Amino acid sequence: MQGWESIRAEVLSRIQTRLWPPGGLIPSEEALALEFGCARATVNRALRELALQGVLERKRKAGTRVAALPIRKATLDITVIRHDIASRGQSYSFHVLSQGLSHPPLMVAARLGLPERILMIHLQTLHLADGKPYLVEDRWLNPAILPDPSPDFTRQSANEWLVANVAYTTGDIAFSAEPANLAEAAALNVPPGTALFITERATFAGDHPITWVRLSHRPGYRLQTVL
Amino acid sequence: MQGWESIRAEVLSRIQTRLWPPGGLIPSEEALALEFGCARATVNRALRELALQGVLERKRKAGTRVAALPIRKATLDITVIRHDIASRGQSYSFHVLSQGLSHPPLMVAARLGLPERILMIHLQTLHLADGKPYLVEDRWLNPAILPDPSPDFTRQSANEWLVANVAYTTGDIAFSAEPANLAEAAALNVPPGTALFITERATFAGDHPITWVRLSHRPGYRLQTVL
DNA sequence: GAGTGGTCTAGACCACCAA
DNA sequence: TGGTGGTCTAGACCACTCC
Repeated sequence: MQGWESIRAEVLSRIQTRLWPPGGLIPSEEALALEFGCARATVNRALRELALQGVLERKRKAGTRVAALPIRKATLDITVIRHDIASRGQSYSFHVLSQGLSHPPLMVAARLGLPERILMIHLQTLHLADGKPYLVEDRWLNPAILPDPSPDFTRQSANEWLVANVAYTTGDIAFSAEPANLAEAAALNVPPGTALFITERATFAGDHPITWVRLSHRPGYRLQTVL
Repeated sequence: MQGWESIRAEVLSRIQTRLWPPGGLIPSEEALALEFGCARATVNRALRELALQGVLERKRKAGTRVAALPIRKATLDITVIRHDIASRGQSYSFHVLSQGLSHPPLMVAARLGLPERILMIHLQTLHLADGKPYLVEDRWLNPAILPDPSPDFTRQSANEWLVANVAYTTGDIAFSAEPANLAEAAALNVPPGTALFITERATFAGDHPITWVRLSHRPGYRLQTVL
């Protein structure tokens, strides 16, 4: 093995064997470049990667330390719902439950930084995998970002229209567990109060609020990833 | 603004304005380096970053394309429980509910790739924030990795002993929502069936199984991050 | 075969910040 | 104020893969 990956592996190995203990200072990039017989840029690439991963902590002048309490970073892939279902080999379909213009709940307006009294597009959509309920989408859209006339969300889901037509740059996402309310229970065909996995996301293009969405997943849903 | 970050910003801007549409090919690194008046390595750094983020798709010879269906990557920080609580300004404490040697459930053994009939250390711990139940930890430990005599997990939590003494390299993590079982309900002081946010994690050092743990969070827990 | 991204080099300048 | 990481350059070779 060669290249910066071999250096990353060697550094990780020295950390695991406690040759470089947690909290300890490791040699400078220059020293390591000399030891490994490579350019400093190559060492930099390896150490930068490990710092991103949370294994190392780097500061100018202070040097590079092994993280005392490593903060592992897990990465989750946020995909289009259709892809999520299709990649499991199931057929995808969706059904718009309701659609209209109304005032958003206080929480939604607050999350998007919009006045409470604004009128937003409210969409409730059921997504199905192999014809069975997969998740309920409760979405509030900022009408200011839509073209005139507004797209037909019964043909192309709002989810996909947005990724195709609004290249968003920022947002935040939250996961939680909540009991199914009456609407969710009816849509997913489960008893009210059933534990549901909830994804909530607010999306902005720059400072411009785009949409807020809440996804209520069917029971048994798992969000998985590797560390 | 200068440097590779300005190039990343410019590329992002061209994507958002549809100058470079989704699925479209963008100029080669060499061409962009010429246009921006910088070295190819600088362009490479910017494009590589965007590819990691899921905005671009890169292939040798084929060139660089704007991702047609962008797969956004959310990163979650996996911390030590004590830190999680302390960073919210609350005081941390924990209490071992039960401790012993027994045969793991089939699912735990399977996840770790261990035979079902092996004896593992089984620990149930309640973690508290400001003296109130915060989460229940249900952990199975591979005894093979423990020193003799075994550490006293009533003094230092298994969670922290592991990060301090076993530098693990791999693992997987899953999030779900489940109704509280009787033990969880009693520990967290909530009615059975309450929707709980569950984190399950399997940890390995190389191919060597270390531990499997299930964290049942108190109601209202949210896992949040920015995109 | 040829064009692209992936990586490496040797050198350089700079920003930061602990001593 | 000196040492460290952060970044950039100009050039080079290679691996991959589409044509």
